[in-house]
Amino acid sequence: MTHKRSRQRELIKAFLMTRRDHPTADVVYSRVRQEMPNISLGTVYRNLTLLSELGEIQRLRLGDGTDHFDADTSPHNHFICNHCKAVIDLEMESIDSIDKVAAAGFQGEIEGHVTYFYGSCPACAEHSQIS
Amino acid sequence: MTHKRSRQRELIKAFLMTRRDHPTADVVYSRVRQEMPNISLGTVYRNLTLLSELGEIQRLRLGDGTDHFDADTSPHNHFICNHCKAVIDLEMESIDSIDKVAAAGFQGEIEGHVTYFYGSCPACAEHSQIS
DNA sequence: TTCCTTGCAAATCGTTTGCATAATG
DNA sequence: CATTATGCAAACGATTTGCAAGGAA
Repeated sequence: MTHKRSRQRELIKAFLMTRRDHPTADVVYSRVRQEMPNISLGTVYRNLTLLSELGEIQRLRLGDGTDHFDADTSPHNHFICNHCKAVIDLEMESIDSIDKVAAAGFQGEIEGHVTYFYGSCPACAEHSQIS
Repeated sequence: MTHKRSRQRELIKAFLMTRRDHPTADVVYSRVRQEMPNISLGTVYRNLTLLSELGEIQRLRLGDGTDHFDADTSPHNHFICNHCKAVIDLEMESIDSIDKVAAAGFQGEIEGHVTYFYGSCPACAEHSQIS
């Protein structure tokens, strides 16, 4: 389980840390490729998987078919725009208490939850204004 | 967008209504195939997609790589066992109020959310007892 | 007859993996 | 030197789709 550093892994993480929009592996690939043209998609996937296993980044399975990655590993919730599909960080009060609500009357053990909010992002909500 | 009835679609929905365990397309396929050996996987997928678009069934994207289907379209939450991967319906109080929590301070519009709870199901929790 | 639906197979898409080579400690 | 990481391409699993033939209205 020991690992050696590699320039590609460092580039991938560095790039991810500059982004707030939770890019997909493909986006990471095409961008990192600008600095290192020979990097392969497989390497990008391997490192994204490794980094998320190490807890250095977060893998988001939004259910839209492609995984998204987030270098912000602090606990926070996400919002997905129904129109433009943008993934946005939400700054909100903790809702971890829903675990207790779920646990009430349940025979097993609730250890956690995953929640995604949907709707119109600021930009798309603005455009659909009929004011 | 008008549609005609078909024996295969009816079989698929009927089967789904007998299940509480949120089967995958593959499970639906192998089971329905017992009654109609010539049915194809493509037809199963087409109908599952159509039925969920019509709102007659629910498609669950649990993020485990395969979609699950649920004939129970009433609002309810799901639990996924970290050990045996079973998908279980939760009977719990509504947590829809988390939408308001998310909306506070958010410039866009929150229209809804999707939540999945994780942990140990009753059976797996039992087995790991060290009592 | 019209046109929706099927079965079949090929095609997609995102992601993973085997292998020989290159880079790291 | 012992190993881990890489590039490349092939392999994968789930789902979709094109097409000619079958079935419902």
